[in-house]
Amino acid sequence: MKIATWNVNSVKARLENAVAWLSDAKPDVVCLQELKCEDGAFPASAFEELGYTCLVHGQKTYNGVAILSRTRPDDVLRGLPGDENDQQARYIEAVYSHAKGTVRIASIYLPNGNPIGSDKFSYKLSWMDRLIAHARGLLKNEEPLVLAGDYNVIPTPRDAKHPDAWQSDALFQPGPRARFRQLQNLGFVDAIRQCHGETDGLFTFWDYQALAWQRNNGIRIDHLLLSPQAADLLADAQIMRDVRSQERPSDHVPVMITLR
DNA sequence: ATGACATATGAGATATGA
Repeated sequence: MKIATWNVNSVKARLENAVAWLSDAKPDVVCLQELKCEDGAFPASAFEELGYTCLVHGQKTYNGVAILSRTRPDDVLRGLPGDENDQQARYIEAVYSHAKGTVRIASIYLPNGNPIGSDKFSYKLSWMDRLIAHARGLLKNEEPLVLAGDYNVIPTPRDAKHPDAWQSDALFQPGPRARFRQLQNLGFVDAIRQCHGETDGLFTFWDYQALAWQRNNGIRIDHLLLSPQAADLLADAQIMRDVRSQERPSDHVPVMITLR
């Protein structure tokens, strides 16, 4: 079973790219982020023609997450619990069947948090606290669980080409990095590190500006965190770098894992 | 130090992103 996550930076602007990549990579489940459209404007039919069912939690202009799947979702949850006043569409979760049982999968678009010290930064921290609390509850199910998405966190200096350049950025601050560690330390495995060790140069995002892609000036902020029961099934994890060379690409590329 | 690049909205310039 192949499970991918991809921040598409507008699903409508990226529709051709997405159809091309799905036709090539053929994942069973795909978590999308930054749809930048409401549910009614989501281009579901293009994905349905490829055999996918679409689960969408959209929002006008900003945010928006979805899960595309070959099988039907069950036990769907829209929105991250813990704050009924939170209107931002950044979380959707569902259960999917696979060859040897079921797997619960979440598509996550964690707040960016810039600039440091702003309301956006404190929102990022509180959102991460809510994610940790929700994940702690889910782990009690002792089931295969994959928390996949754009975390907007550079976990370690190894996860940036130029870590010094990110010292004053919300993506690399001690607070968000500590919370990302706390989440992992509940018992989650970082799929890319599990399969590739502490290798340098593993990036999932390259800015559109200043020839970042051509210079491989990237960061690793798109992650798949696996519960112990999901980690037991992990066979492979790959960053789909080539997607960054598409015409009119997203600034993020897909990350895809294979579960036995 | 600044802006560079891209997207949405909406019809020019601004907000957001990372």
